[in-house]
Amino acid sequence: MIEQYDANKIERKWQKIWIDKNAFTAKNDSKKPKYYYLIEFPYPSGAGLHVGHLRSYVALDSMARVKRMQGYNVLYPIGWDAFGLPAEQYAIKNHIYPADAVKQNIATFKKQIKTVGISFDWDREINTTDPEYYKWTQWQFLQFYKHNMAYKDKKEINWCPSCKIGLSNEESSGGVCERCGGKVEKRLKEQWMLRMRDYAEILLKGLDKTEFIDRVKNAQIEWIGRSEGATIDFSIKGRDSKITVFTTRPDTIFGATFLVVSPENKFILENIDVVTNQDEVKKYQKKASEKSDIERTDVTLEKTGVMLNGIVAINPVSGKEMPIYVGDYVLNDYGTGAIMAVPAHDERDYEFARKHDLEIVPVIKGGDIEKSAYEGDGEHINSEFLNGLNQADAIAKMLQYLEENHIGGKKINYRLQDWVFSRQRFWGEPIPMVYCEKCGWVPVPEDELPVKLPKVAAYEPTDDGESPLARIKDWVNTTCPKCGGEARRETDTMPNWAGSSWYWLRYMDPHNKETFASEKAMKYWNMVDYYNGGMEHAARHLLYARFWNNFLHNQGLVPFPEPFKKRVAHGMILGPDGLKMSKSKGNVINPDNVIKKVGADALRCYEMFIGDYKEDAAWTDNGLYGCKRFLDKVWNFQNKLNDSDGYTKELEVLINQTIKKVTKDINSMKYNTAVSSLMILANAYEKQKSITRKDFRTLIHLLNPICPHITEELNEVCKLGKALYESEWPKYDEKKIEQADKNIAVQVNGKLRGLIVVPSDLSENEIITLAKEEVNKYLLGKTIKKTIYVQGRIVNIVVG
RNA sequence: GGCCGAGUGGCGGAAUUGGUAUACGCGUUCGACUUAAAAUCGAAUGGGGAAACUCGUACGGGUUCAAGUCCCGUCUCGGCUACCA
Repeated sequence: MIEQYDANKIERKWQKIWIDKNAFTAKNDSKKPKYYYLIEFPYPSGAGLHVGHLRSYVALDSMARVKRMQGYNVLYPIGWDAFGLPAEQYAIKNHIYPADAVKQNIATFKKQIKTVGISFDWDREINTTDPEYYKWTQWQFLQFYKHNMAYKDKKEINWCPSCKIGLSNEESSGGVCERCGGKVEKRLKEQWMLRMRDYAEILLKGLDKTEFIDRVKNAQIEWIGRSEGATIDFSIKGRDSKITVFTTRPDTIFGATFLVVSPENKFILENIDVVTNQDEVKKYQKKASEKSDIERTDVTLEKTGVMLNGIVAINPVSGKEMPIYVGDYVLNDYGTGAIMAVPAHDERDYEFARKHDLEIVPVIKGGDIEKSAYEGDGEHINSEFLNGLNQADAIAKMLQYLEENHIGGKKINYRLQDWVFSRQRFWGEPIPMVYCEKCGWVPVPEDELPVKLPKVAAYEPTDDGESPLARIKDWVNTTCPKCGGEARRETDTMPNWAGSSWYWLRYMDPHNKETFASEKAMKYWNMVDYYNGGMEHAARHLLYARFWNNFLHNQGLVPFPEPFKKRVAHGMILGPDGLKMSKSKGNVINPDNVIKKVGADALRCYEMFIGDYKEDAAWTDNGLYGCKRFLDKVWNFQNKLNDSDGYTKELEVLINQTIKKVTKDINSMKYNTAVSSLMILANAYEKQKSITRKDFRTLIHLLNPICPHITEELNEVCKLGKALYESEWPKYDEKKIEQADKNIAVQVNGKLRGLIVVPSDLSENEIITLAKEEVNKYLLGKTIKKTIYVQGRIVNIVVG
């Protein structure tokens, strides 16, 4: 009589054994080949662990477990990304200190993750809010500063009046605050910036060193936004001033009939003295600044603008005079903040020209004036020395002309902006800088790091836009590290992207007190082999992380430029209603309840079986129970064991096939078909009167990476051998994969008409003869034109 | 508007990469066990048709002995991004 399957009891037992035996501890001095799996470390929110988190943890867990059994030294770590707004807001709401809130939340997450039996190396657990960790985040910031990669700039920032915080472009895309969804305003503020733009080309080229999945790679390319074009200088009639424009089509310059500058362009201020309609212009500028980004970038809105009266530009190629407009459809942050308008071939310029009754000169033959002819490649017209040329030749010739005449030249422009690195909040890494009236900005000496956050009662954000730290005089007032005089600390903190921009390095050597990670450890572990994350982080986090790593590499601090070899993305788990899980919709599945009901193994199995890992999938309890039933079936195989050696003859082929398939599927993220093939194998066992111990051991061994607890227990209870986690991963015999008898489909004119079963050593001719007999009635009175035989699969007889 | 995905039974999804479409799971129906139900086990399950057959992978064409898979065009849905010059 076998014991009943008590999932919770078994799971607790094995989780303890793994910890006690250090089963999943990675070693920094191993002779084994290394493999580094990384999941995006979670944000320990108050809501607790989500079944969506688990999907990726289990997926990489199954890979990591297979790799260990295949003899690799596997690093599969976890930590906590705990700075930033959600933790701060949670703390404010619950009237607790953020660090305490974080501590609580981490404890909850940790407890939950442990009940799932993920094979994380807990000895390497890290926490971005631990001073021992953020000491190095600060230290690395100082390296940016020392290499002139960090600078302070008065910048118009996106200000969220509701969250009382400055937001990066990335966090306020569409003019809406990412956190609260409210409207974003503009404010001018001195901010620390990192020169990420300087790394645009490196970040683009670096992608060649990676194997990111295409959609992730594309997100990176799009975000960097490289475009080849030219700058052209337009002089101002009668003044020592100019407007430089960026264009991807310098060859259309003969069709440029006016210029448009952005409302923020400093050209306006420099020339405002000769502008005769100053009031109108200033009014327009003010109105534009009050517009939110969402209004500003709404394509459907009319293109507005006012002319700068009393001032004209000269087309440097044709010599023609051109009016200059201020228009907010031109963005100050992109290119030079000024464009030459070619209304015949650009929709936006066309709309603007029609509205202001401006000249429209076509310069490309066959171009549709109503549409952008930039897509086509017509012959140039009305373009003097470019007439008759195609696009490529005309661009080349124009670039040459611009360079020879010193009025411009080739220019590569990037959409990527420098990184706004300041936040006016409490719960972040203090930026380790001190301001002294005499010496200016002075970095905190490295041996004084970390600059710790003070323990205070009030950390709510303020209305004046200053960080809450600014009110804590004891903390703010300090001495200048350079001259010893009175000085003030920087009160802005780092964005929550900072701590996650280098955490994979700390995992390699998490307890190092001398440095953020030793060179030896970094050389050993090297690039992360497999990085899993959501698509929502495929642009920003990944870009910041790559930028940071590339920078450290360039300073000789990290041995490899690119941090991640492979970046994959998982799909979301949706609620039973097919919608994204959310508290307000009440469709959230709590993993704790699931585990209580059916156990962690069934949960893990279902998360892998639910569908294609890369795609979203909706949760169903019935699907979960299906997986539970499968595990019950496996459990009951204990009753079927016989005393024979080796594999059961009838099962041998299928077992070998299954070893091959499961190994391949887990390694290529096809977890759903891996589970399915194990179900098929179990169904075959079920049909046997009895099975051998080896049959059973192979099944549970293959199932172990996905359902590690029940399989270890069965292995132990049935005395099948060493613990599975200490055993070598099963190998298959290629010779045994081929079936003795083969099913061959017989088609007539491509339609399935019969099926024959043949021994695998039968010759092609014999098979064709059998096939013809099988479908004889379809051949009567017809002539056979052709017979196609596909090895071991199909015979297709073509008749006329 | 741009880029990237996707479209297969009642449902989640398979399909050796051009070779037996719908594996596996769910659901449903029938049967066994039971006083009964649950659980479990067995059988059936794309549509039409009594059957022979026939129609079927969003839609319309094409290539091929053979198309869910390749090519051309169209539609729908999802994601990212967006006045990027």
